[in-house]
Formats: sequence, C-alpha cells, structure tokens
Amino acid sequence: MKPKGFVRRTRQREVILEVLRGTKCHPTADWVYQEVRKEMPHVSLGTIYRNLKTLSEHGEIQELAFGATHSRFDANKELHYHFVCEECGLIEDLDMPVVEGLEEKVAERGYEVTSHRLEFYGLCPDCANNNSMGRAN
Amino acid sequence: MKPKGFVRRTRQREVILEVLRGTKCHPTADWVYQEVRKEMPHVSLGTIYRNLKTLSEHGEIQELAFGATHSRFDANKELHYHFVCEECGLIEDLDMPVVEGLEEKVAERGYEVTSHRLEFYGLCPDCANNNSMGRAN
DNA sequence: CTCCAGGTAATAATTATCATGATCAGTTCT
DNA sequence: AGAACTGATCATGATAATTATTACCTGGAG
Repeated sequence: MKPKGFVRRTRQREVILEVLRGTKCHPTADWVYQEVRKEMPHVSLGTIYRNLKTLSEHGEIQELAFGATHSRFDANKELHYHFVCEECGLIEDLDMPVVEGLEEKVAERGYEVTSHRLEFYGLCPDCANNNSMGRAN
Repeated sequence: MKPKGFVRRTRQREVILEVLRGTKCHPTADWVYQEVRKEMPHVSLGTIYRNLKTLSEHGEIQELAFGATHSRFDANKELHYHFVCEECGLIEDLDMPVVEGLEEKVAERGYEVTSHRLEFYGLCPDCANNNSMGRAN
C-alpha cells in the first residue's frame, strides 16, 4: 500500500501480471510460479513472491487470505466480494453490487476506513447438488 | 464444523477456553500457548493447536485468518464483524449490527450459504491521530 | 480400550541473503 | 539530435533460514 519510489519494468513482472490477468481463478503463489515457468523456465520462486508483494503494495493486484495456509491473488483491482466453497475449495467472484454505506458506518465509530472485505462460505451450486443426493466422496 | 462423536473434558481444554474467553483481543495460537503456560507450564504447543482445531470444529470458538501468516482465534461465537488496523495490527470487534439480507442475495445465485465474514481495513482511532500530526515513528 | 497429552520430527508456505545481471537517467562523443 | 558509455541502483536466481502448523508415537487418564 506504500508506493515506494519507482518500480522498474522487468520481463518477469510483466509475465506474472499477464498470467494473473489471464485467469478467472484466484491462484496461489505456487500456481503462478508453475504458469510463469511455462513461459520462462528459469524464474525463481522467490521472484514470484517478491513481485506479488510489490504488485499488491502498488495496488496492481489484490492479496487475499482465505485459509491461513496460503495467500491467493487477484488481478481484479475493483472492490468485489467472494464466495468460498467449503467442500471443493472453489473461490469465485460474486457479481453482486458493493454494499453502500458500510464503511461510513464504521467511520462513525472513529476509525479511518480505507477498504473492506466480504466473503461468503458454504457450498457452491455443484457441491450442493452432489451432496443432497448420495454422497460425492 | 463436524461434531465428531464425543469431546472428552480435559483440564488443558478448559484452560484454553478460559484464556480465550478472558481476552477481548484475537490471539494467535502462540499467544494462547504463552498464556496457558502461566497456569500449566508443561503444556505442549501441539496440544494447543490440537484443541484450538477441535474447539473450532465443534463451534465453541471461531478461527479467523486475517493475514496469511497465522490464524487468530475468537471465543465469541456470535456472528460479528472486525476492524483491522493496517498500522499497528490491532484487531477489534465492531459493535455494529449484522447486515440483513446479504446471504439471501448470494443464495439467489445458486449457492448454499452457511455464513459470511466482513472485515474493515484502515487506521484505528489512535493511529489515525498519531499520523495526522507529525509521524509516530 | 479409546482418546488425549507431551515431546519431537516433519511439512508447507513464505522470507531473507547474496552475488551476479538487468535497467535506468544522465553524460559524452560524433 | 541521437548513438554509445557509465555508474548507481534495483531485480533476479539459487539457496538457506524462518515461521506456523501438522504428523507421529509412546505412555497415561478417563
């Protein structure tokens, strides 16, 4: 969140952004690593982590922490909400409008609000069906 | 979330719950460990983790992941929202009412919603003041 | 006789380190 | 002006180190 001076323009940064923008899923650092390697077999995992952090500090992408285990990244800079399926782990963007007036309500309590996050948990349409009839696994 | 058979009632589990219920902050596993050790110097960190997981699976506590680094736990079982200060790391419960109709809106899209999470990010009242006048650090 | 605690070893994700190589703004040469 | 040179810095790749968490196993309590 703190744009430090200048960001040098490098090939690996470009590829990482490309990869992120080219997917609708919300990949982990390792997934990005595997993808970038297809185009650039010698990238280092450290470079992936370093750039993902840099990019999110500069607001080019969002870093999301759903489980505690690993972060996920999203090239969609706009504020939007997510659904997390507790069965299959799917994470999807929700095409619902941003709830208005939320941040104002919190600001009234003395906080200086810069953003908010909203996530829903449950079963995605697929898992909901498979579960209602006899057991998926 | 899946109550498996029976939970044996042990002293360490009691102390862990006591500790969690006796704080308004949202401690990490390690913090809980330190606290429990004051009363029970021989607890194992593994026991802390095992019980925190068991307790949250049984709905006695909530497990929260704010940053990606480590989980935090909350003895408050009721649905409520949080504020995270990006300056000092403070995490606080917000005493604002649960937003109605949210989960229904998502359910209309085919999902089976069981819960949701809402978090606000920004500066807490203290940090907001220190920052507006000349620099805290 | 099952479940749980302690202790330790093992994983998994992420971050730090460090020598080498790439990138950039300015300067000189033509 | 524009091409080539230069030094300062920032980024990369490879690996080691941390950190948080989980797995394993043996013995003991309910």
